Amino acid sequence: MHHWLFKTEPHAYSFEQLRADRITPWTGVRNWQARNNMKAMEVGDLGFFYHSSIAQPCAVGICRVVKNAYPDFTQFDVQSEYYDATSRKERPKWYMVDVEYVEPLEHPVTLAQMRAEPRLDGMVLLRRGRLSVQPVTSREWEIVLGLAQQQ
DNA sequence: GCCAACGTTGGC
DNA sequence: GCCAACGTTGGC
Repeated sequence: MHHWLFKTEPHAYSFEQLRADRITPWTGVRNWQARNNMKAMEVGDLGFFYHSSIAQPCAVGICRVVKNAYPDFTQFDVQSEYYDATSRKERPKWYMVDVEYVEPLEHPVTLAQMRAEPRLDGMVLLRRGRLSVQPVTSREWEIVLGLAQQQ
């Protein structure tokens, strides 16, 4: 099993919303690296749910991949802000997975906390901040879970 | 709201 | 295929 991190602006889609929806398709990813990360996901993989673009950016919860990568329907929807006129149905450019609500972290783990933790030095979140769907190593996963249990 | 980082686009 | 210009993300 692999671990991941899903970044979202809570104004656009929050962990609370996922709790209400239970499952959501992770639409709108328009970055090749993030897309490739989703293609590498397998059903059952767990991810951190991360809230960005707020005063205290932080990981707030855990979610689970419940459907392997499949074409993101919003790329074909002219009404959608994610519409991509260059993508064709026979050969879709953009993929998404379905993620399911699992549970909140005991305490949110802020970006500042993660930066302050030397063992997380190599974390993609700290190195390539802009990538919206990221791999997390098993070691990093455990360390962040540990931080979530502190205060 | 600013702006650094960095991904993408397009001219050559 | 390089790289300058441009656009976007996201922390602060």
